[in-house]
Amino acid sequence: MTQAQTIVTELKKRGYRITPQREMIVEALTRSPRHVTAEEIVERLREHTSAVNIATVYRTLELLWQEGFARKNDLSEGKSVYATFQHGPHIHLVCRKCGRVIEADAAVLDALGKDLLEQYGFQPDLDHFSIFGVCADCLDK
Amino acid sequence: MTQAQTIVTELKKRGYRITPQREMIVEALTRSPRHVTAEEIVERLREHTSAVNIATVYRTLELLWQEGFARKNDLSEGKSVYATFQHGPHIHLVCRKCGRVIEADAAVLDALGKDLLEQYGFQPDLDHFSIFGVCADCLDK
DNA sequence: TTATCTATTGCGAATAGTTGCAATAGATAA
DNA sequence: TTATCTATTGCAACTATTCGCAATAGATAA
Ligand SMILES: [Mn+2]
Ligand SMILES: [Mn+2]
Ligand SMILES: [Zn+2]
Ligand SMILES: [Zn+2]
Repeated sequence: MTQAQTIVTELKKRGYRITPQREMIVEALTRSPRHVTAEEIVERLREHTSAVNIATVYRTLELLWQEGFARKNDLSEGKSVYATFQHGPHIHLVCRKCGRVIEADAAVLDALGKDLLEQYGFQPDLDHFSIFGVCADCLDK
Repeated sequence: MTQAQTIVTELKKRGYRITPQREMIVEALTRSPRHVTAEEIVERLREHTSAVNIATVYRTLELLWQEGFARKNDLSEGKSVYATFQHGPHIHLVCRKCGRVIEADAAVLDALGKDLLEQYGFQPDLDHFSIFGVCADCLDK
């Protein structure tokens, strides 16, 4: 069973309806090794199938995010990027001075994840995380 | 010297021009103990002075953020919120299921800050941070 | 003071993302 | 199969945020 099928099956189990639109969006998202924007998903679907409305794409991505099947990240590029689990885990260090994005090991967040769960009962999404700050180059100036 | 004056003076030192708009926006932001949206800043300025264009407010908030004088946060409320240092430090745990926002001690991030600096030379902005995940109540269900 | 240079502003248009609503179509049970 | 219920979709309108550009006005040096 592909990852897309796994997600779709689980969505149905949770009471959501399975529509061709949702199947296509999940398929496009899981197929992508990189982050994609909502607009990129629409473009990819247009290549092979009938178009899906951008509002539906946003709603589906939001659903996948809420249900824990997609990650949503702000990389300071003007639009949000989405990915599933075949991408990562890792974190993105985003420089607020120069915009550079450094990919870092998600292991630096292991202790934090444990602390938040123990102290606040909160289970954070840390396997594809963005942290803003200032990069080494910009610190030198 | 008020916090607003300190920020404005430092901006000038860094080569930025001091305009009445910037002074008013910094003033409004530092006066607010809570987070504010760009729209709220415009409203406050309208009460007492001549209006400042919303685009200028966004540009100034972006500048303050880039220069390290303001924090910008996504609390999943549909718009970004901004604050200066008189607010915090603390972090916000945002539940992606119910939207609840839990305020937590920023000390849980101390080790992370040190790690990122040592391992990547990256200085993260951690004193007013948002982390998405699932809250204790929603985990129970 | 005045002239010069150019960063900043306001405005309107553009882009990103959300929402209300009527039409459509999954899911379920008869 | 068919009928029923209502979740989901497409569309258009709307909100949030960004951007190009011409006009304005800080800063600096004469
Ligand atoms: Mn990534
Ligand atoms: Mn706060
Ligand atoms: Zn940088
Ligand atoms: Zn919750």
